[in-house]
Amino acid sequence: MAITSKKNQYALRAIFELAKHSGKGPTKISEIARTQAIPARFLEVILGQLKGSGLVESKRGFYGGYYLIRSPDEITVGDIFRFMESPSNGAECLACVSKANCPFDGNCAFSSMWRQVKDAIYQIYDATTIQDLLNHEKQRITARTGVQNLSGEATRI
Amino acid sequence: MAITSKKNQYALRAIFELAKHSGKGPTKISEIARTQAIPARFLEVILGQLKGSGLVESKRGFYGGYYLIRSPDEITVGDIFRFMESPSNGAECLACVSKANCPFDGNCAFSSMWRQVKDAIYQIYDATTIQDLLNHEKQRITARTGVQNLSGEATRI
DNA sequence: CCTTTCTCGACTATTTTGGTCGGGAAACTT
DNA sequence: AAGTTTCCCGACCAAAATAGTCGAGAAAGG
Repeated sequence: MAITSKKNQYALRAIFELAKHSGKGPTKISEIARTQAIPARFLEVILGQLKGSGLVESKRGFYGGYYLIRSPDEITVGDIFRFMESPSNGAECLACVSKANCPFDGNCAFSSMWRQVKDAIYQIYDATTIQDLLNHEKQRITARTGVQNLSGEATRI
Repeated sequence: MAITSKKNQYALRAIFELAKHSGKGPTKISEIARTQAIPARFLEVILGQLKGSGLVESKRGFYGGYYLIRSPDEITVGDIFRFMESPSNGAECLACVSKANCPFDGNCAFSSMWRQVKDAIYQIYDATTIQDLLNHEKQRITARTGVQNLSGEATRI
């Protein structure tokens, strides 16, 4: 029903937030939780898991927190979601893509369609880097400024 | 996590089964349940709902059952899933596609990606007719026959 | 009127999701 | 060394969604 779970979205937003601070030292769970509107205690769990992905690392103590170990343009949304949905972390996707989930051993009239769908989804995820998302954010803000001008506010040159 | 729910898959398979018998009068729930490996009592519920979609109709009594009211090449997978996921039947899809599900009012760095994904999925669903699936089934059987030949069985000419 | 099949609403069970909690362990400060 | 501050870990819990069941009734036809 849902494109993805809240947990996956939290994972993505957390990494997105880390990317904003990329190269500036660790970011605390509490800060990520605040700016991305994620329950802090739950985020702990998620980031803990994400350490297994090789995308993030952490440090304890006063100046501790989480940080990325690749640059934002070398991390794709697909990297994140593939890890979050890997068999060790959760169940394989439903539908006859895999033999196990098909009453006809994955050899049914629908399996080709399910595969197409899964491929189409991951084609987008794999083509979207965290840097792309940062750029979207930037554009979004610029666009909003433009709108505000039209609505009558003056801009200092 | 899952591409779609079991219920949606059951709905699709049920209509697929009806399509096989298209034009040959009604098919009983019990038969669909058997050939498509769906719990009969649950299928009752699903087909009951599907009547609201304008795709199927039913008849009671000994010669009763369900039947399609459009031809299989005029029904797409999209028609079925869009109906099954319509607000009256279930919740709107998660992720920032709609304002309601986004902590930042649908105006976030991710919304564009979520929309792309949703569109990509439905592009496939809408392009796949039930007739297409019937054709896949046919090809699948032919292919299997071919394989059986290769494995040593003789074919009568 | 008898059988068969759909019909309807309520009801239940199971799984997944979305979280919480308490206490411990590293890191840095003073 | 003591004290903060942060991550770390495993268990635990609650709510929602999903998957499925049940009993009684109502049309259709023989």
